[in-house]
Amino acid sequence: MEPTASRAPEKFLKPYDPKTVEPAIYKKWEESGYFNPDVCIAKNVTSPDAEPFTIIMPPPNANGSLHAGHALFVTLQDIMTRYQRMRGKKTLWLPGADHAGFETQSVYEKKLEKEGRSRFDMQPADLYREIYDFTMASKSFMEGQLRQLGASCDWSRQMFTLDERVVDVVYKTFKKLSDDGLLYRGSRIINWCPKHQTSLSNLETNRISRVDNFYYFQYGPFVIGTARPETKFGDKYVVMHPDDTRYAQYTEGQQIPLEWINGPITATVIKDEAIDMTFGTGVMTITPWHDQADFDIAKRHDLPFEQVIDWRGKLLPIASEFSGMNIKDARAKIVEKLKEKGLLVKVDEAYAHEVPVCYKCEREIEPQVRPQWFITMQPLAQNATEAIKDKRVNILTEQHEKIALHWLENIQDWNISRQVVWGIPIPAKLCEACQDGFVDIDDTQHTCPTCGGAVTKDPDTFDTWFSSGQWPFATLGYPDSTDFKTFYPTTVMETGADILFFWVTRMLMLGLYRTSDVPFKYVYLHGMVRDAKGKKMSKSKGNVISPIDVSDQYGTDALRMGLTVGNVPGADMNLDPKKIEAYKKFANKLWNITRFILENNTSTPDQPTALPIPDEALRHEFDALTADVTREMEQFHFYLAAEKLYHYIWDRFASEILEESKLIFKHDASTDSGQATSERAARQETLLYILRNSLKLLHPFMPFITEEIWSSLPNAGLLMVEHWPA
RNA sequence: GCACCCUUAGCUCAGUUGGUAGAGCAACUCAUUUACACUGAGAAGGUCGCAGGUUCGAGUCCUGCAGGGUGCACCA
Repeated sequence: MEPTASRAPEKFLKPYDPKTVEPAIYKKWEESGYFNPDVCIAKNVTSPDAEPFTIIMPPPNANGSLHAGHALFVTLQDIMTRYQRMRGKKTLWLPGADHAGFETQSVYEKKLEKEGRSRFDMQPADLYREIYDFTMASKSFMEGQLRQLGASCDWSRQMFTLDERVVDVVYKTFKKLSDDGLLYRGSRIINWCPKHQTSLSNLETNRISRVDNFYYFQYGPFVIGTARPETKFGDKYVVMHPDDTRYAQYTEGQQIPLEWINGPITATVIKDEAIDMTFGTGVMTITPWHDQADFDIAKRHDLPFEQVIDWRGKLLPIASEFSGMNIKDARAKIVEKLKEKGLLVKVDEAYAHEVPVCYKCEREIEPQVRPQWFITMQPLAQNATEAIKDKRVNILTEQHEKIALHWLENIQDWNISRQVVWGIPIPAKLCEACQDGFVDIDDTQHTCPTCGGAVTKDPDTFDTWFSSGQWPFATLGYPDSTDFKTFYPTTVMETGADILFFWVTRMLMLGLYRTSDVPFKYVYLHGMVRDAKGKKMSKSKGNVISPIDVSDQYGTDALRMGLTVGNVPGADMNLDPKKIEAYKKFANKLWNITRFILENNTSTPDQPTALPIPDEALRHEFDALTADVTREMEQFHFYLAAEKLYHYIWDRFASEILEESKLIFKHDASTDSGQATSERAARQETLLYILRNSLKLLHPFMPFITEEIWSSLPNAGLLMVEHWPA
């Protein structure tokens, strides 16, 4: 027997090359059908009465390519899916794609801008068609990228947020909310983006700090302060705190004639406790159409409303000579006029405050009053709060549980209508005479039930999160399908901590509302993927790391390990290409471990009587590792499980056990004693035992190389459906 | 203003219910036809933000403070 005679396949003589291996492996998996739990049952891989394990994939926005955050969720969810499948659970990972309403329309509008076009010059139907084609192309492109990242999701069950099944569920939820008195159409202050020409939810606005002028004007006997003189044309009510002794002489309802921007007016005194006596002069005039606080005061005192600024951010005829001017240009001119009239008292030039901006274009939000659909959230939020407190839903990161509860306790009504074409149309009719609307999901009502007048179809679409919020039960075919009965409530919701409010809490609320059950039992939130130095990735900074490029360069397995090890749930992580490179080396290490073991696997066909003596100590040590790794997996500590495997395989298995084994294999067969031969055979068995089981434990993390090595060992079948060592 | 998180080796971060601090990367010194240079060996590096408290014992629990970050909501 020649100890150096290689029994390792030719491929092991070269370094591991992920680029040629990975696509072929994915094809094998996909063709096997094992991503589908029904196939696993049919092929006897999973028992028909096995416990289900379900993850609904957060559907990526079908408007671009995958970013590092996508790679992270694919990695984490695929780790769980592959682990549970190997544990014998009836495992479903349901993929999807999101039309992502306003998000996608914004992306497309930018594209139009580059081409010198504008959506406002287009027929809505044409715009819809173009965005539809764009989205479908992006969608299929992204599906290819998800495959490259190794996602073992069941493509046969893939859903799109505009699929009929989803829209049907969304419409019924809308109807039910209406029937239950939780939906109303209200004229309230909304966040209006003058660029995008749509309302936005509070979550879709950001605040930026700014320093502006703060003006003090003489308003009859009062001095009022404002940062927005351009809104002041229609102000006829002057408000102060009822307890403010400085203004005790003025009484509620008192009429005061005074000179204002465009001539004499009569102001009315209002007393309201919302006034902060310490701010400015303690007196303000109100502009109910363009300010939430003013709106609330006006509602309390039943005061009239008047629009001053139009939907494009230009002044209306109420501004007389300033009419038609952009508010930004008008401000200085208005101040100038007030100054000429001797009404400007002083200017504070260092007024630091925060202004709300559109989270997409950063343009200043113009509060406007516009009739919109709102959901009364308190009752829904209360049920969600109880589910969290009762641990029917386990938010695995304690800090996010606190944040979620805090948000739910302070919830505000949700504006779910958007003035964008790209979305699910709101199934409602509007009556011009009544200035109201009503729900009509079957499109059967053609006159107003209140006044009998003519009605038109509501031109608005739903906030994309209203439909996304119903994703877990809508995708599973609520209420009657077998899938819904089998896989709902889902097991884990794994998604980004940044969409805790946008999505997770809303899924919880709407899931409880529609199905009377939680949509998921565990919530695993990951943080943001930052660059190597911890900076947020952005195109303008040029520090964006494309997971697809990283996968091309180092292999998907290395990328996945780099995204897993050291990534604590809920915390942001830094993605350093050097770290990925380290795991590429690890993949090669594993490759060479295999080569060594196969080269020395010349196990004694000429001595059939020599029984292998298992190396009990090594096996026990490995079994202890298995138990440890399994425990970490059960606790969602993937970062520890992966790290422990890495260290065992490199520092213990390769550096010590394999090195020590060289002494055993060195014996020349011609002079071997029987004992040496059986010792060698025993060691060979042990090494194979450790290798095979290491591959199993490592498979969820590094699925490609483990499957590839597995195929070179004397095994039948695919590693992805082997049983997890227990 | 309300809430949440963080502060541990040069850098990035782990550290499960309290039991005398760990990893990766970087840097340093060696080794060189080895399963693998996508390698190996070795050494170095920390009063765990500060101050109290609980405890036989605190990186870990409690209180306060300082610094950094995040979210939410107002401000005429």
